[in-house]
Amino acid sequence: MNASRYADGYARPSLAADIALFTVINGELHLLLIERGESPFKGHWALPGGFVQEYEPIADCARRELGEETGFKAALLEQFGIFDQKGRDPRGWYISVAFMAMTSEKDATIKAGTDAADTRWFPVSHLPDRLAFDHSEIIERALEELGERAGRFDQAIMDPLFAMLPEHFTLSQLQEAFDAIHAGRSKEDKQESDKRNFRKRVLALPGLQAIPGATQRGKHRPAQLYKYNTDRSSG
Amino acid sequence: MNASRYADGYARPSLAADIALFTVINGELHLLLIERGESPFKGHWALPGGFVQEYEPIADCARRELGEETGFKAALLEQFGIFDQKGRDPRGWYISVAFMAMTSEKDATIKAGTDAADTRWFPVSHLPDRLAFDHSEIIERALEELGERAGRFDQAIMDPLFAMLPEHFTLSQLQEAFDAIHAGRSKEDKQESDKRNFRKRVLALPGLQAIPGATQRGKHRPAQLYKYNTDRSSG
DNA sequence: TCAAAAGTGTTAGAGGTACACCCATGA
DNA sequence: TCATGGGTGTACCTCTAACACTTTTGA
Repeated sequence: MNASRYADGYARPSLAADIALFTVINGELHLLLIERGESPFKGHWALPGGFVQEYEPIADCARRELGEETGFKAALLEQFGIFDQKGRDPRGWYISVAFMAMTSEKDATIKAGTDAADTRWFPVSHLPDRLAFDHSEIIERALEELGERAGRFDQAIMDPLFAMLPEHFTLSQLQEAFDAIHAGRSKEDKQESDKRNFRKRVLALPGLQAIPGATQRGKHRPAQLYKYNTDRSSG
Repeated sequence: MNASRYADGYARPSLAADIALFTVINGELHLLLIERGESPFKGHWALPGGFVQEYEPIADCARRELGEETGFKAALLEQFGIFDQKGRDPRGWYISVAFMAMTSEKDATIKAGTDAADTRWFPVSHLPDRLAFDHSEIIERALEELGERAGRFDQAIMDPLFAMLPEHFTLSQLQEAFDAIHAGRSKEDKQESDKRNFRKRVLALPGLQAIPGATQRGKHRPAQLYKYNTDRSSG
């Protein structure tokens, strides 16, 4: 199609970064999608993303596009695949490098970007039916990756996980967020992790500290509040 | 430089696949390099690789280029990184997707490709000083990846590892090959894995079978010969 | 007094790691 | 008989997973 061909005989693909941005809302894992305002796939939901600029490292591109299109800054940005199947984009030879990212709901000043008609968080258990391009496939891979990393308390997961919670939080809140990520499924059929084992593991993390005397009250026994120091050197 | 710019305002990078192809020779890990016959970096050693063709999946490109340039078919081909730092290629905006692969020495019908002046196996402990482009960096990453996968008996490592050995082999030969890969260092300072533990793990693999009555003699106690069935369904 | 969530230890099994001696052969 | 590599088993430690009851509060 409109791929370039040069004197040297080599064609060049269009190269984009697409980002699966996750957060936890009400104990359920959510994914950010934008509604495309332009062809192709106008009116379909798609992952945020965009084309790489000349000489721009692709990871920088992902971070930039995420900011431009949605206003979010990612607390984690990990490349997990290259999507290059022929026919994935009707415009021609378009290759996409996929990233996953997490953010805190409270940073959520969603803005409609230039080519987005709407931007919205979807629970991953109820994503729209028809997504643009091969984005269903990308999302599936992203969920696998996320669940796998969560299972091993990957640093790249834990940091943004803490960032998603209030500054002071209870261990139950932390576990709820973790379970949402780990299962990547609906609230209903998610498999809960063992409370005692979870606490054992998480309390062994450097940076997690109880706040003496601080508790959160409710119609039950008060819960100890904790905070997390991203700055590992202070631990 | 000569990157393309279109009516849509987006530039397109040149996209290549580079392959770090490994084998074990005399118990030492070797890497295949080609001497560049053309500018840039004429006369420097480089990883085999080449540009992706229109609509060609990048993994197919890697396999194709490896065959064209060196005559090898890879028994493993795993993508492990994208190299896109500005300035990595003096010709302009060139991005490279890096793969690692392993092959059996006995498939080694090295041929000089069109743009290669020479092709040669180098022990990874004695690579040439000045490599083309950012290939030193790519190789470093490839070695890390290789060692990590070997450490967990990754299927993608074990299959080609067996392919590198004669059809019938002793467990010592297998361990020697494994150690070479795992350490990725010179024969001298490599850390040997424990013989008994190695045998325990490796004998637990499906597909590895002792050949009754077959032994390899030498100036020592005869060694039991084994074979490996890649076809897992027969196990 | 009841409902709701907080908090708390122990045990069994699996897997990994460390470790040393005898065996069969050829020279 | 010696040098060479082949072959073998056990013990400890760590990590993981399974599992149930008491406590404190608000309604």
